[in-house]
Amino acid sequence: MRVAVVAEWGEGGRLRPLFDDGSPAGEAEQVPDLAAEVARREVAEAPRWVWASTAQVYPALVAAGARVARCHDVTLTEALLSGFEGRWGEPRSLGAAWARLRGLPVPADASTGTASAGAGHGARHGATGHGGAGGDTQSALFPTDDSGLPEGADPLDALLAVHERQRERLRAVAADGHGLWLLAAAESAGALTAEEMSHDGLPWSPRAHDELLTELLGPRPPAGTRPRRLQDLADRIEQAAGTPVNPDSPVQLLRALRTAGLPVTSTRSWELRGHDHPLIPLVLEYKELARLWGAHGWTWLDAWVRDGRFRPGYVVGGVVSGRWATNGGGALQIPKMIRRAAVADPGMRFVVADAAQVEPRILAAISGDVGLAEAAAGGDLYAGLAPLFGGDRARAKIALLAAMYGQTSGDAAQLLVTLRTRFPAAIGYVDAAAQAGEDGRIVRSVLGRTCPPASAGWRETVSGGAGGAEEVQAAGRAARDRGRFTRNFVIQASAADWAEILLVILRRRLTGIDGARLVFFQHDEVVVHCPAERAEEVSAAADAAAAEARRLLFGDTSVRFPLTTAVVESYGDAK
DNA sequence: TGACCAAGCGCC
DNA sequence: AAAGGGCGCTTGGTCA
Repeated sequence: MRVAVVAEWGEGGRLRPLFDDGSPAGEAEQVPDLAAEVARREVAEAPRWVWASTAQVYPALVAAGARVARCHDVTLTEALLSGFEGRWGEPRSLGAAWARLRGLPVPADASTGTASAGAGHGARHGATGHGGAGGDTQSALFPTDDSGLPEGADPLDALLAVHERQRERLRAVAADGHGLWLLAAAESAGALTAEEMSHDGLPWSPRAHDELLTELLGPRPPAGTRPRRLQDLADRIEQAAGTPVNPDSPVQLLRALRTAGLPVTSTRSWELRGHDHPLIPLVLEYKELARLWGAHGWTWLDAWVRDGRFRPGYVVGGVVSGRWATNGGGALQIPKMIRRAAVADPGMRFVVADAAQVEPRILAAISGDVGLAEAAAGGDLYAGLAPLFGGDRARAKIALLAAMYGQTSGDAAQLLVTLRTRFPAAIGYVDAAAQAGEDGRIVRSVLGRTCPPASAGWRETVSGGAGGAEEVQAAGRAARDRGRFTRNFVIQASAADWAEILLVILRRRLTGIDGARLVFFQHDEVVVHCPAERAEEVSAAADAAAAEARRLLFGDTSVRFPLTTAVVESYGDAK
């Protein structure tokens, strides 16, 4: 059973029961308190909730204590379907999908909010939309309507029509043997998970964070001045350079380095590391600490941590490969150094489960390469391959990464020859994906997430223009670039399929473990916050979820997807 | 002043 | 240890 929901902000909402195929199973009903009604029906009927957008509807429900197990997110599903059907990037809001059904002019998607608008310093504090205490409760509870529906269109009718059509389209895709229906369900559940994690937050100790910063940078400085340690380094850099220089300015820094006699062409750390000069260690240390201060210093702490929780915003499906993105707080780029500040509550632990070597395992499973699957049946895949490379595990790793990412420089090409003869199916799989990209065709993940098509501009470049030497060169480069992209896409996107399935299965399993909550998800790693005495149970649930995800994606493959699991009091202690 | 770009670096 | 693809975010710097 399904229930379609339209939230009418401040005035409850409207519901209508549906059959699984999307046809109505009862009359529409107006309810004064949407959260209460959702909570009641969730217990009584456990339906799949159908709504325009989880990101729009669910935060207010979660804030009101109404959590649900399953949903059908029309916007996310529309994105998956239109991508699969070769119309990648079409507006995917309910209004857009409805307009296409009706043959009406299709509205552009509403801007995705404050993500880019808030890039500046001052706006940062205002961008903490997710349930933060304080003055923006109003906007959190009553978001602007970005459904894209034209004036006068009935949102519930539109929702029903679009949902029913999406069910048909998913069935048609399934009939062709693709698992997009499963991905749509996982993506929808992923969106539920994302909002719940944003609401619950990652336990974060401002005190531990401050101590860490003070230890590395010196005490918190007055606004507008550098921390002591950083200022000290800046002074020594000027002294060593013999000229005034702001090390925060790549232009000035490059000029100073060259004046000092260093033949560098940029100020990138990896390039600087290749030179020997008294300035180099100072500059490298400055860069590292300046980044820490600028990106994850006290300003970040003030802006993103409230009541002992870091509450980032996640953007489900925000990356073309299906990885999530964030829209504030930089949750997916927390430096390892800073993770020490993520501290579990008293009596609680973090269970940090990290998928080991997912991408080569995905390659083994997706290509059905028997030899590689054998290597991936054990614990350390690269070690299993080492005998092929004179016992050198590191070379085995280089070879495999080169195969998945299209690297051709260095001795990668030579190593690839070995892989190609030994694992023809696996290498053939990624080579075919690369060829498809170079030809301007599309590729898909194991569950059917589809890469963007080649643009008209790309086709023009690749056709070689008038045929001058430079144009021919540009054509080859553009083709190879896209080949590398599609080569990587089939792996990265399939890994994202697997990880999202794992996440939502684990979410379901955790409902049976008292006090356990998902608090963080990062590409191939999940963090659960739970009572210490439940940690073993949670670890087992994560292992079970990984195995179940493998079965759902790859059936009876012999490839294993082991998790490296740590039970810790501080996130920084995991690995 | 705000919008936008580039350089650079954090994560996977 | 790095390479490769994918991102977000910061600062500096330019332009209107």
